[in-house]
Amino acid sequence: MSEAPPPDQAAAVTPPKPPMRDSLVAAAFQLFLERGYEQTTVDDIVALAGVGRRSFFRYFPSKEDVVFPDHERCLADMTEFLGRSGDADDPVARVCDAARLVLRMYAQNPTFSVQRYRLTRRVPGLRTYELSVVWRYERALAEYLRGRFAGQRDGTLRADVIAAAVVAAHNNGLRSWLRSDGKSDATAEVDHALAHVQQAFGPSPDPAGPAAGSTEDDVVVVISRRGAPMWRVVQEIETTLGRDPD
Amino acid sequence: MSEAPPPDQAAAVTPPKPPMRDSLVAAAFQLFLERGYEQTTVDDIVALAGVGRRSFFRYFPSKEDVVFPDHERCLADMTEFLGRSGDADDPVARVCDAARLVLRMYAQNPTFSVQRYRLTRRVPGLRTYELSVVWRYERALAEYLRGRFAGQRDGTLRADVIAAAVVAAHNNGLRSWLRSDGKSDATAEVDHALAHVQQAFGPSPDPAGPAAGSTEDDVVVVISRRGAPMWRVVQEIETTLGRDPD
DNA sequence: ACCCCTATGGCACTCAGTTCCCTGATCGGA
DNA sequence: TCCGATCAGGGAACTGAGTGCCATAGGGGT
Repeated sequence: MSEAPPPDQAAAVTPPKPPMRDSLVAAAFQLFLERGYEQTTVDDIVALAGVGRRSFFRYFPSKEDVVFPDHERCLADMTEFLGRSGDADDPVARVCDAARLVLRMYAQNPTFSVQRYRLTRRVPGLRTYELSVVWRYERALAEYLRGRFAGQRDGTLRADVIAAAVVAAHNNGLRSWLRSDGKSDATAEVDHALAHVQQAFGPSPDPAGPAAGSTEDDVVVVISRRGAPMWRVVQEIETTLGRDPD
Repeated sequence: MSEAPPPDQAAAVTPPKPPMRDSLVAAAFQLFLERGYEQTTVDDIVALAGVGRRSFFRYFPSKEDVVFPDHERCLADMTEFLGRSGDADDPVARVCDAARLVLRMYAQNPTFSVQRYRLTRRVPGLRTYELSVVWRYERALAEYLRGRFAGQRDGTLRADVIAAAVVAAHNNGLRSWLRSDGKSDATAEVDHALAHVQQAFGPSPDPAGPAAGSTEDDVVVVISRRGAPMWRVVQEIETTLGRDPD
């Protein structure tokens, strides 16, 4: 997909002729901000950037992609990050750290992120597109967790739920920061939100003793059909409590 | 966007089913299944249905909408369901029940749901569109929970996370059922999944009302601190089973 | 008979995205 | 030095989704 582009951008000094990709993003945002996303056609963008129309679609598969120029790279980073994690790590903590990678990307360009946030909030099409981007992050986290929980009872369910919760918490903190125009402490916001999730889904299968992670919120839930006989209910509870309940 | 023109379903009280809408859905799915979604143009659909092209977009704002003809109604049902819930209900149980509304819609047309599932899995555009639909459900749940958690510490965060977890669990169970071609027990799958979520996020303020909202499904949820002795757990269960006639 | 209202059909248009092909620059090897 | 191969980029033409505008048909109601 968008693998090819030159791996520069580390050079913060403005070159006289920035690569085409960057100039397209710059031109697009200039027009989006001054006349709106839907009121800007791709022809307008390429005209301002001084390049051919065909080149736009060489760098961005769709008009929406120009609004999220760095997510592809970030997703690759996250996948790589999760890929090189060992079995010793706490899986939940690991996916929380993976989520922080996304936050870091946003925090690297606060003004750009805030502008984009305002844009995506106003344009339904961009909101939908952002959802598909977020979904890919969530799937990456869920797939990782599914691997870590493989063989466990309800492993995939647990993986999906935790991934969704982590993403929701991250987005909650992130949006809170974006709404403050980048003035609040993004890291603190997201850390706080992720801590909430880790509290709900304690350090999953590991620590010895029931009071290892969150000492006070430790609850066990047992479910049974109401018609079941009492002995069946008790049996269910015993097996639940017996097998390393989490 | 999709507000103004079609007054057909805007009337919340049983509109006389427009036959054209149904025939468009039928024609569309016939073509989608026999030659694929992207290989079918809107002109193909209206030609098969024997109606004018313009009429298609009168009933469906986009080509994707014809694949999810009943979600708009279901979302309205969910909003209405959440709107008429009292302050006595456990909020988490309530949103779980709201999620079950969606499941019920899927379960009403198993073959249609399975066909659509296969379609959305194969076509990225439809997957994205489905994400936006699911997102609206999630927002409805989150808004409800935000209202219920108003004033609480981290209320909105908790609301967002629980809504995301409930949706993820619901989708996990739903997809499991869909993958079985509608042969497994959809209700049991989703109940199981939602129970997991309720386990993680116990009845927030008061554990006194077990299984408050679940009207039809014979399940009982019992909560106890993990450190409690066995006799205490059993006692809790007995009292729980003893009361709550429902 | 008239009018009004709604549903529908029929263009014609914009714009996103694709296909095909052309041009020019760069580079490696003989 | 030349040749050819590759490739980034430009450009025209095409497809198809979605929209605006207007004409028409049918059905009440008066």
